[in-house]
Amino acid sequence: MQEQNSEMSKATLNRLPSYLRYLYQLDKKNVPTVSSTTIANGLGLNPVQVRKDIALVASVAGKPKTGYATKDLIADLEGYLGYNNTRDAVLVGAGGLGRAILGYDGFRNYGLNIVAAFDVNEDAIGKEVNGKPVYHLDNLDSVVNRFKIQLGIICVPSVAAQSVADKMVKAGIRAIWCFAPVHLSLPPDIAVKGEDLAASLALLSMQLKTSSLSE
Amino acid sequence: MQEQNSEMSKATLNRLPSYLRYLYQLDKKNVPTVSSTTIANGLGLNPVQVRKDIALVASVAGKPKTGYATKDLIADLEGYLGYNNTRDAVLVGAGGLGRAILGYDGFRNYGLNIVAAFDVNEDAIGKEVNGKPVYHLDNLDSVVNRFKIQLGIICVPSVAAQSVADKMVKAGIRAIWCFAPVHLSLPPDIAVKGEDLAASLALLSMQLKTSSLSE
DNA sequence: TAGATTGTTAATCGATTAACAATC
DNA sequence: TAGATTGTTAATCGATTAACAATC
Repeated sequence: MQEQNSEMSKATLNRLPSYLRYLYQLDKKNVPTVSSTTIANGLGLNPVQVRKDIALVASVAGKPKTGYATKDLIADLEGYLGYNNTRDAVLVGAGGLGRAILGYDGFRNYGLNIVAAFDVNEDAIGKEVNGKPVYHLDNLDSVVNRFKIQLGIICVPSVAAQSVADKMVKAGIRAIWCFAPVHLSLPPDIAVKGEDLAASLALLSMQLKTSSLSE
Repeated sequence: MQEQNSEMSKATLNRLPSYLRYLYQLDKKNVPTVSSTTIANGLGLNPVQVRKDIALVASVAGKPKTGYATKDLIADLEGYLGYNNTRDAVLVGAGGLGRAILGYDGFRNYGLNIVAAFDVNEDAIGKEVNGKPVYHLDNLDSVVNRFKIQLGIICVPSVAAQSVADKMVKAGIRAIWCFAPVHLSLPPDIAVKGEDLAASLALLSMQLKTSSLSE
């Protein structure tokens, strides 16, 4: 469907979801069109940057004097970000955070579907969380293979994360989202996104000390 | 304690926690010294970049031929990132994700302490989660004031997020960590970090399609 | 000593912003 | 029409990488 052409930088890609969030709010208020300046002001960005980013994903050009059609822009962003076609994922670690993620139904809006969870804790195995079955970790390989799943989510304690990641890769997982605050050593062709929530909060907390920071 | 001088870019700041995670693992294996090349290879970065980043936070220079003392570097990074002095926070929204965050004891290692949670659901109010009390949202102002809390965490549904953020700001909160996937409109002097987990996963998922992406 | 590694200056690269013609 | 806004080229800015002398 959408193409990631050479013009799409990681910086731009990271801004696209924020545009979408902003546009959803405008659309809810039935604002039919929006200018790059409005978006830029709302998000604290430069209007030219917003226009350039939009130009990379919009299927229809903006109109001088009026701007962009809100709904069109939403549709283009959703399409580009892949929110329209579903991708399956598995989750390992049905503890507090794992269960919270399993319980969040909003992933569906982003084209994401967690089909099953895995754990080694007998208390969790065999039960369901939000309608999703929890299997023993030993079954990871067969489920991933059967459903050709490429996306894995790691919510296990830090000590177990590398071992779970290795199992995922061996099973055929190609991209890993890891909430354990550890560095994973994996083959270079596996995409890894570490989500060190505590470290993120600590960085935010640092901003309290010295309020301005060179972007 | 540590200073954020003008040389510290946001890009560098975001890399520091990953250095620390990597160093923890070396230290656990009792590796006494580490070179910038080793770190760079481990994390997929450029060695010069690592050296420059380290130069901004290290209190002691690296030694040619041997590199940096692992423990010294860990101490400097922890100090710079503020992991040594505790900062209090409050959390609003004791649902699935909120409870998971309340239940995570690792925040302590990052100098973060969630002192209380707030909700409007009578079933949650008056109980404790991981030893932390859950109060009615109406008490937010008094608790934040009494303990001079500057850091707030939002784990409520999207529709309630803006209203909770406004309440936080009115109470005196200066930095907000928001897990609801919405754009918050707040005064410019309030630091806001949105954590749109589903969007993050969707971005990772996109990488499955076209494996290489200009960094 | 020789060689690995640091710290730093200079060069490159990429992303952001400014300037401006086109146009609705 | 006049003016707001787009899309794009050129300029600026900042971050990354290369080059290299210093040194343990």
